[in-house]
Amino acid sequence: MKDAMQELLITARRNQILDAAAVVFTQKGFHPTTIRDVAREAGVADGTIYNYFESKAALLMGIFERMRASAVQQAALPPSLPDQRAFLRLMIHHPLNALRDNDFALFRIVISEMMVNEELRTLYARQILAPTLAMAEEYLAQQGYGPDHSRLVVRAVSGMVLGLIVEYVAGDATLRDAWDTLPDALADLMLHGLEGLSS
Amino acid sequence: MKDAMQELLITARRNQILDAAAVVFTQKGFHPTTIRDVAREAGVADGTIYNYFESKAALLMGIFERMRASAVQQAALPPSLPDQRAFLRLMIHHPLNALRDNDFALFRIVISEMMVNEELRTLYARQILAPTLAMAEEYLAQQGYGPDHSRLVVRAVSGMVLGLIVEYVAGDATLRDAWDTLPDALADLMLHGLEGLSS
Amino acid sequence: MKDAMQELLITARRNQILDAAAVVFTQKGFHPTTIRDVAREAGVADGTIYNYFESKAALLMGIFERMRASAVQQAALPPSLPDQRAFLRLMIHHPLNALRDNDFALFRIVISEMMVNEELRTLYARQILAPTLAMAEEYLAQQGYGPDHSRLVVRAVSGMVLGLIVEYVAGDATLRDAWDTLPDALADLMLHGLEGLSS
Amino acid sequence: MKDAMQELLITARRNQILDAAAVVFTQKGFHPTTIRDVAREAGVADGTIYNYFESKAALLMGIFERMRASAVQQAALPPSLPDQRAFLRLMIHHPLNALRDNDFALFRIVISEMMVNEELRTLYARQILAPTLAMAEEYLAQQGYGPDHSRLVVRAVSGMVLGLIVEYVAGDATLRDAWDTLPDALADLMLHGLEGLSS
DNA sequence: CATGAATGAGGGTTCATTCAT
DNA sequence: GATGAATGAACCCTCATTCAT
Repeated sequence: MKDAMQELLITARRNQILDAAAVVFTQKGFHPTTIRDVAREAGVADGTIYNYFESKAALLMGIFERMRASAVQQAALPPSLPDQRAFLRLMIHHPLNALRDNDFALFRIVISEMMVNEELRTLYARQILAPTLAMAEEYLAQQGYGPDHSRLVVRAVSGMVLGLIVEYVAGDATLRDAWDTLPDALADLMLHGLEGLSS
Repeated sequence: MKDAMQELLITARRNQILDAAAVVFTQKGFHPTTIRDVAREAGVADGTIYNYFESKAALLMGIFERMRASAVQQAALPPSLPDQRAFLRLMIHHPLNALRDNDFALFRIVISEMMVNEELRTLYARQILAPTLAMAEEYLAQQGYGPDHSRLVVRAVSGMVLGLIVEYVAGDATLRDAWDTLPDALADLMLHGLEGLSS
Repeated sequence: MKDAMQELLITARRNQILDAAAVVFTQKGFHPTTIRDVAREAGVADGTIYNYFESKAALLMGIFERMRASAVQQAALPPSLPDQRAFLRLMIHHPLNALRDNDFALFRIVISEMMVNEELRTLYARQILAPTLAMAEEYLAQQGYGPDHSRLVVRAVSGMVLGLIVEYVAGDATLRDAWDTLPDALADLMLHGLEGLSS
Repeated sequence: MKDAMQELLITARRNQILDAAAVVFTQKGFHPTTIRDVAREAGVADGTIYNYFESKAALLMGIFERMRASAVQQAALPPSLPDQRAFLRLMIHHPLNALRDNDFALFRIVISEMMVNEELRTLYARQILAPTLAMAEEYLAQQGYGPDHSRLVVRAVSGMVLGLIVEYVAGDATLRDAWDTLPDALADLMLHGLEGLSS
């Protein structure tokens, strides 16, 4: 019971520090932020950070891990298989929706470092991308699509989502204005194709 | 005439430095690379770099600007309007093809910093993304699509391409294997939609 | 009686900690070793160390003190005065023999810090060097040597021993190979001089 | 010629920094001294130190190297072979004499770190100890002593000198008072042995 | 007395940038 | 314009020590 208490305290402190790191990383970016910035924001001493995290980079990993955990938690497919349109909507809507408000800026920081940080990149590829793609592929396979098509489609859709996020982050006004209607519109586009648009 | 000569020399030296920066940024990334690394690779003194560039960040801007210039140069639509499938292939094929081999790694560095660097991001949005999208929108408008649809489609396609690049960079094996056949397959997918796939 | 028990426990704990300190100091040296290293090796918490020792430096003093105590314990001259050769052998053999195996490395650490640490140095000079020299001087005086000669000889011999230890520690192969025969050979050398060697 | 100038400047600056390091190391010891201390004493910026030395430890190596160079310079044997007594006097007198005044304190620092620093120790063993011993051994061999005896004697004498220095540094009053007469007295002692003393 | 999380001063080192030559 | 030594601010991280539990 003592141990359980300890565990809770440690987790709480870790989260306290990660919360602070998320705030200051969001404000200043990863590289410009100093450990002192994080410590001040968290209300702890500099050294305390290192009682909970190996390094500054580990803070980013920790943030990423929390994102991942919460994402995975929400990502489970509904038990009854949805129709293809609902499936597409889900696949598109979910990540777009997950990144609202403050999270966007933080995601930007994480993505940026991910492009450049081998460890973070591997984590993303293995922990998020691969499982998501696998799940989606399986669904499409059950819908009767061949493996090549399945693989292609899930990558096209997930890539599209990721790219739209980047473009949004880059400041595209159209995306910002239409963000809420995107999932439906994109699901239709992916389902029926360009030809399906009432021209 | 003296001035013209001067101009040439300056441009040559700038390119020499940018070439070196591209090499070492590609090898080590932007932040881990020092000005000394660039200077050594370029075969000049550290201080010389500052005769041609304001700062280390300006090197990245310079690299980006060269990418942009070469991209724009290749991006002009053929004079005769292609059919929609050819248009899609072009829109997809071009960026995927542009980023082969070494360029990939450099692009990764640039993207990464772009996410985090306001100036670079604005430059990208204004100089590359916006013109490209505008051109594509215009084409679709001429094909009879409404402005909302046009805007949506070009963003979907360009986002897809960007996202696929990121996923490729993240190490997706499927994408690596199918990279050459992607433009055609994706063009078909975007044209006919998921329904269009022989299920 | 309670107090006696307390006393024993305290002594035991002190020794437990000093043993651990000796081990890790031997492995890593004094400065590179952290209090945490000592605590882990001793199987106690960091803070516990400070219940028994003032500071990290006090650990070294404690180790030194134990060395001193055991050295003094063994150093008592035999009740019957030995002849001069036996005396020299004793004076040489004892310290050389005392520093075998693990003790060597620890001695190195202590010597090193002693050179630099005023308190430790004073302790060594007063507690070890002076008594040893005094005892040896007294013996020589009883053998009929004058005070000047006595002082000189004991310093020459003790210095020689110390210096040989340092050279041994520095890695001299000859000393390593001849270590066991050193006391006899050196005793003869000091007794008869260079001239005494069968040339 | 430009290069020669450069070389001189570099050497001068290195010496300037080493002089400063010697001063502050002598005052405060190696570990307690900060790079900033050295830089201030040398009248340069912190970073400048690292243009000339790899690390703080390299400063000590540099000091040691200068000591070595000057020691070697003075250590050459006279062309005509001295008699054995003169030889012993030389072997004893030289190192004792080399360490006068300020040098003593610095030597203490170097010795201390040498006990603990592998690289420094190796340097000492190879660059100073081994050559000195080899030279002395050779002399004794020429005097008709066998190799075993030669090896033993040179180690005994050199060890004695080193140990006396340590004891001097430790604050022995007798040694301090008799320092100037030591070489002669010790030479006699080593030549004739304890028996040779007029008892 | 034991614990070990918290502390925070401190230090070695880096590196973008400057400027005298 | 080219050089590269000098600069010094800044930063990540360590670790001896404290103290509330």
